[in-house]
Amino acid sequence: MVNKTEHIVTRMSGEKRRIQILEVAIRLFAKQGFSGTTTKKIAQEAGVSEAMVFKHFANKDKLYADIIDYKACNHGLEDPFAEISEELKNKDDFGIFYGMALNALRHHEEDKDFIRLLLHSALENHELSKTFFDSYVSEIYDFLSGYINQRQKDGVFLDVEPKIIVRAFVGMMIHHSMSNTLWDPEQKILKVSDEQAAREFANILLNGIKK
Amino acid sequence: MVNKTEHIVTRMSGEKRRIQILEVAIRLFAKQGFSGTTTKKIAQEAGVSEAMVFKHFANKDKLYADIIDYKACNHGLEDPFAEISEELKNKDDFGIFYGMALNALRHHEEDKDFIRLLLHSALENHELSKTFFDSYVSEIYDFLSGYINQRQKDGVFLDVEPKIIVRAFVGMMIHHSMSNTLWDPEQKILKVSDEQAAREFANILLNGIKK
DNA sequence: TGCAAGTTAGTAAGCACTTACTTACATGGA
DNA sequence: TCCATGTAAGTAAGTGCTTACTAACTTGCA
Repeated sequence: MVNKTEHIVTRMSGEKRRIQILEVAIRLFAKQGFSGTTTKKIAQEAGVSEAMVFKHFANKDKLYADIIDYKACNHGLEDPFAEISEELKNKDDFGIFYGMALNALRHHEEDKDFIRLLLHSALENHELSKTFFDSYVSEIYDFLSGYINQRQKDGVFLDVEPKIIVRAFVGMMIHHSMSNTLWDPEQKILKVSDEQAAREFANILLNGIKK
Repeated sequence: MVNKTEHIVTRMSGEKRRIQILEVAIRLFAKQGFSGTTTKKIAQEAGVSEAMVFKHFANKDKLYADIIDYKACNHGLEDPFAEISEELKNKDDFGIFYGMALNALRHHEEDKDFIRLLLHSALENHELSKTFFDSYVSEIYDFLSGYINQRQKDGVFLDVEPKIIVRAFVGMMIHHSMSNTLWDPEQKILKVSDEQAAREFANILLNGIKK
């Protein structure tokens, strides 16, 4: 007979197990997409039987929906402007754009899974990307284009459609993060610190639109 | 009995059918990814039995590989600098950047499937994205950063790492195309012509880096 | 009439999901 | 301190359906 102490039985509380399965699923969905990930594989990686997955989540779609909630709580709803409130008061243009860029790049680097999940979601027409887009991306667009518009009235920025400027700026950051996550993770083409990237992107943009 | 003339039998030549199946597969892979697309569905949409798919392509992976070849021939290997040779000779900075941007945006718009296919491929770690990246993207990086480097020596551009500048510029275009393809196909946030987008992107970048 | 285009009717393996069962453990009364 | 017991964590072994893929056959056309 096998001594019980040899075989470590890890029996978790329901809530803990739920979150563990959720996080395994996030990792796998990020890596292989929704339809590329089987519930069996999720169970295996979580170290439980497949039935446990369905005890915690009614079905695979519900598991996906719960991931959205989980991620939205942990990431989407942080205020992206909280850290640049001082710069905003002072109309410190570089501080604002640098701060936003650095913040975004750091977040993306910390949570590459989230980027992949978002992309999978967008490609598969799931809800996550729509939710994220409506509640987060468009907020950034509104805020930044509002600020740019104000600075145009101040006579500091050139009169270019503000949303085009935002698109250019967001594009620099997103594409940089995506390059580092998807196409060139070893950064063979370009290897720079987040600080330098943020600084140069902010400089290029602000030089590009200042009068 | 059904009159045969009523029922149009479309019996294609082998090569025609092959390409038809291939193009259906491209559309479906682009829409739903590799593992999200069944061979049955491909056959249905092509209007043949599933067995026909396997008569033309040894297996699903081979079908995917052949799509890569097909797409690489049709798209990847076009010379992206052919259309701006005149501007290059004259060192017409705006002409060059505007031309490249407009060319890219137009291509992306024409072939949204290709963007989606590339993204799916990158997310699923298939070969297409690596091939495309190595043979096409890095060529653009080399070329553009070479040109920027030259203009820096001419004393016209600021001394910023050229590849960061390229990343910023490519980011504007890719992100704009991706926004219009993935997140905001109805262009609620921003609706501009390719010409205007290309013009503003080129302006922002060139203002941003000129001395 | 030969041969390529096309189909029908499979196969085994894999899929999401379920049922019916077992095991670990906190709790409270003796 | 002990041990009975209810409950929640956990499993084995399926279900019916779908998947990629095949073999053996039929049909239309040069």
